Amino acid sequence: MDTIGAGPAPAGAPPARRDITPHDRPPGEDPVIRTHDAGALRAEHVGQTVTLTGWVARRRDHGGVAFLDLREASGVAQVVVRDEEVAGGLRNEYCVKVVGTVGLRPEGNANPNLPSGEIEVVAETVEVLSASAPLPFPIDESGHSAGEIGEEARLRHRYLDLRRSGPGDALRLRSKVNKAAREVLEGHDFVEIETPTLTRSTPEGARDFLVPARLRPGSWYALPQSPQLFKQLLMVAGMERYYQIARCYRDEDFRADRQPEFTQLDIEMSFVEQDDVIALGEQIVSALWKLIGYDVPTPLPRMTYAEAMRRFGSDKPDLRMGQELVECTDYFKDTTFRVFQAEYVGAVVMPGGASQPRKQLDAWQEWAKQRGARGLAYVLVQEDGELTGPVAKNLSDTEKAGLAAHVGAAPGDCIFFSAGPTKAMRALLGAARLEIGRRGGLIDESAWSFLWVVDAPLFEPAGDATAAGDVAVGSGAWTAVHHAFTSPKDLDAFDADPGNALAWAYDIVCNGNEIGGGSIRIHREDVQKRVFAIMGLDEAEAEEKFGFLLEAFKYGAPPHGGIAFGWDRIVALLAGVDSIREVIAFPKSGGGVDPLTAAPAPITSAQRKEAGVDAVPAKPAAAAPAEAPQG
RNA sequence: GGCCCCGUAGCGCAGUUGGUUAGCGCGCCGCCCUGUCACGGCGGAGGCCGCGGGUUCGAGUCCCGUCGGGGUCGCCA
Repeated sequence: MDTIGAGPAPAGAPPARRDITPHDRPPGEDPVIRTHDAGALRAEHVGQTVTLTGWVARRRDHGGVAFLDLREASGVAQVVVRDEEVAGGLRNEYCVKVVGTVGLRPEGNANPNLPSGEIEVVAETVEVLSASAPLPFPIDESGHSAGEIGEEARLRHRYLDLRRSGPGDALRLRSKVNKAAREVLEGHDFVEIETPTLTRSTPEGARDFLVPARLRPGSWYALPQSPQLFKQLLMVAGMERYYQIARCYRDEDFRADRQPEFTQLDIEMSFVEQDDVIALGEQIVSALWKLIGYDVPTPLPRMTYAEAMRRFGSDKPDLRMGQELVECTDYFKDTTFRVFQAEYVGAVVMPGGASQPRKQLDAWQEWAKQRGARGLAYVLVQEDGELTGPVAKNLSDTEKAGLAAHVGAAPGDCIFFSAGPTKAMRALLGAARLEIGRRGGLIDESAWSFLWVVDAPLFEPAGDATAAGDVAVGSGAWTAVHHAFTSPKDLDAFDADPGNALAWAYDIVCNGNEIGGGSIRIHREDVQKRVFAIMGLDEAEAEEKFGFLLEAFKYGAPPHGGIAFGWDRIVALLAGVDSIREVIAFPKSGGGVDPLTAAPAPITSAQRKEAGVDAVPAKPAAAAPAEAPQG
């Protein structure tokens, strides 16, 4: 296929979309809505009479001649309207149908910035299919109308926001991401299965969304926090390989990264070990990043949870930057400085940080306090090698002598220290490391860094919030890090030392984001019981909460494991956007409100009565154990 | 729930130490314009400065409260 002239790159022509119109329709008889995609028109179409439909993206009216940028999903084409009256009646975002002839643009008038820029469509008729009211915000992104539009306005008129190429393309990419994942999974004989969204509340994990059951007043459904239990049942059912692009619901407070309803690519497999799940995960991730032209180097590196915490103070380290945490506990083991007489002393270096003004150093203290720390000790390494700052005075000469070398600081750097309980201090330094990276531009934004974090602990002390360190271990003092069905690595001895037991659990991390995680599950009843015992769940409680699953496991449950990918975050990463709201068609804003529909909304008293919201459940006859409020 | 930031025209923003009639760009409306693609020219409309209270001779500006949005910590198996 040859092109005329040395026009725009031939790659600019998108493949023609499949025609939806049945081809057995008598030609020329029926009103054809459109014959061509506007964005696909090229020099090869010159001379053809075409019928286009789309939106008026922009109108340049010169009086006797007017130019319309006609936009639809395939792109933009310029339409020339010579009838002044027709052109004058058009406004931005009118939905129009244009019948006209494709012509080569006059010499010197081609637009190299437009894939269809060599041609234009000279209109014979322009029919307004639907007029548009004045717009609440500019849809056209080019030119001086451009500028960030407030998210509130965008979401309130999301249907207009999505007409813009950026937001619209994010959803189109999401569709491709879905397809790519399905292709990988279908290639391995996975079965796509839908699981219920009206299900039972399991008082574990996040807060449930609840739905009143009209037919059983006083009883409520819960929306699933994930299809976790169902996918394990499907393994018992012998489906062997399950997947679902599953909507999940958690009634938690908002975060930039969080929506009350969100999507996971949920996967579960029978007769597999950790390496099998990881291999599949890598295939999926490779297929996804291929969509944006990046070849993920597999196999991906793996790091143990312990190493990640030690070197990066995070279970999802961002490897696009250095500035690893440096352990200083031993270095200061004989120190007289009381602050550093702690279970853990660690440091992180801020390159060039010694020249920060006092005000900025104070700001770091505030930053640390906001994270629940007492502060963030610092030592400045002056250009002449002298150590200054309030902490330096408290250090002995020997301590000062080797300090810069020990932490890898150069003259001009700032060394931040934290001392105290290991876990909390590492977390603080890990956060400081990322903050240093952000402020100092140390993160290579063009890089993709993937890794698996493996060997996660099976349990963590319950109530392990701020007062980390030494926790009195008693019955019920432990809670599952991943979830209660995660298999211990050491099936024999895990309950001897719960705090150090490792799990067959794995997280995949991309650029400091946990984009997926999973585990090998327990399939043996006795192991499950021992895990529950450590969590302080007695048989009756376990029965109450997960009885149906435990029952299922009595019938030859296969060894199985799986993974769930955070689909919204993955698409956001691929799309290069900061917020997952950008890759959700109709996202909620803060407080769980949908700015478009204004949901949630009050209900009528009739609805209220019918739904049985206020029904008082009958007292259970048997003396049931006090139900956990909810977790 | 704690803390931080932001609410001024449809959109994006400016508005001095509190001081006449609150501005700018885009958009919108009208007129003009035959080769533009950020078209151009002339003219015009459009504001409860989020809301309530307070301080003051005087508040967009200062104080308190409140609502909405964003971020962050807690929380999120």
